[in-house]
Amino acid sequence: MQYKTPYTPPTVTVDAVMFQLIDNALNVALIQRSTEPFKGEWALPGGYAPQGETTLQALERIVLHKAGVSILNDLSYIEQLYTFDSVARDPRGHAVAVTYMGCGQNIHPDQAKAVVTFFPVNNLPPMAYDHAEIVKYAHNRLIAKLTYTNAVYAFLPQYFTLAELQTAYEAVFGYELDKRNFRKKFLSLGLTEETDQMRREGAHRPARLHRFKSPDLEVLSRSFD
Amino acid sequence: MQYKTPYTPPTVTVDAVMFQLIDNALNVALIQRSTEPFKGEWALPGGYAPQGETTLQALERIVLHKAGVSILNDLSYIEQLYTFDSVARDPRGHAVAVTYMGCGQNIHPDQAKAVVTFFPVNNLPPMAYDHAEIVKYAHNRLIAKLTYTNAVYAFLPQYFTLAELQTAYEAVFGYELDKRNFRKKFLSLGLTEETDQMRREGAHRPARLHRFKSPDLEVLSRSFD
DNA sequence: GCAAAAGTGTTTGGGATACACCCATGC
DNA sequence: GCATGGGTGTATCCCAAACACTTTTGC
Repeated sequence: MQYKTPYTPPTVTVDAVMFQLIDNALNVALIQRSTEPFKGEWALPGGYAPQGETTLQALERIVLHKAGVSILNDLSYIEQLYTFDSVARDPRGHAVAVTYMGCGQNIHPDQAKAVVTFFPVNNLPPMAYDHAEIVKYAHNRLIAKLTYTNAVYAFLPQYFTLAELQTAYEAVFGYELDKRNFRKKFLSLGLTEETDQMRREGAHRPARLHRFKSPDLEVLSRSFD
Repeated sequence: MQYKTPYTPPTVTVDAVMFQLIDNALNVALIQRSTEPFKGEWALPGGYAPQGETTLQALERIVLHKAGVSILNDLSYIEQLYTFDSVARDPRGHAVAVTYMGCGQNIHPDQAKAVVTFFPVNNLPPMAYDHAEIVKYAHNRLIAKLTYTNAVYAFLPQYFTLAELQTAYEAVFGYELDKRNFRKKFLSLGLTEETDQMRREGAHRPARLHRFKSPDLEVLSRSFD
């Protein structure tokens, strides 16, 4: 194009915001940095995206290496979040961060590789870089996804109770829903079907298990809440 | 971090999808490429994003230089769209494109700088790179924005008729709306107010002019259509 | 008076909301 | 029998959708 002067691109980095429900609360995976800058602080898992790899490929490789998690296999849903590019966000120099957000229900970081911990989104530690902002942005995006798509499935095992389903929504939205209205509305969407299995646990009536009819992300006919 | 081998970032580029209504149709600005690759083909205005500038700053500079349009001043609304990063999208080598989408109502490209033309989204020419895909993605995002925010304001002058407003929605959505229901619903949102001015043109009843109460982007209390 | 766009109301159906009690089980 | 969470129905209100005629102007 028109730039005769040597063109120097910014560094390109990738970061993953991985959500999972733990004890009925929405949690996000953070890794404790072992090197400067921000040594010892908590950060999103991520790293440098080199030429020749898509950002998602780079992220898969990096997160697998640093945290022992495969974002492609261990997450049930993943999407590109946003590209953060302010010049001062990395003290080492201008770094453009292409970020991704995903959800899973059985993510087990490999603690041998690094200190990786899930923190409740309502009780996050101080974070390196602009990662607190990124997590907040991801949470807002997630709320939106759950309202107009069937993305909740990403938080649930194959068979689940309606109470678990409702709890997933409540954990993401941050407020409680009416049980009768929730069930009526959700069932009317026709995304799930009853199974003939029940879960019995504790001194109370067993709960019927449901499952999603389709494993694919769909836009809802009527948006949720 | 962990990469001892020399790290080579991909090229970072920026591209702008600029929408404007022309003759009641949604149009997008394309520039005819004057150099290889894709010489002579139509493409989104864009270029290289160097270290030390945000992608939006780079885009402002590049689009001003290549098309004579200031995305910051000539667009009423702009947002980051998506980052396209497939390895093969640019034949010269791996280029990660951070794209933006915006809307205006009085965009006048400087034809002295390049051949810049607005094309109706329903009648686009063959396009360079993956730019057809990007325009389609932007159009979908725009439809979503108009359904849950007051972003239509970006297509309209300060004073406008309800017929113009409805036409803007129809041009973006691609289908027609019922006039009575449209007015009832839109007015009930309380975003606009009547003025005491009328527009008279042609052999028919003059139309009352309205204006938006606030120039800011807002999420609607009830989403639109 | 006629062509052309502006403007205006009512009916109906469905979904959202609010709300309280019985059911099945383990101990 | 009691504590615990699972499961269910109804009344009201508001909004979405469907639908056709009158008004104001220029010529």
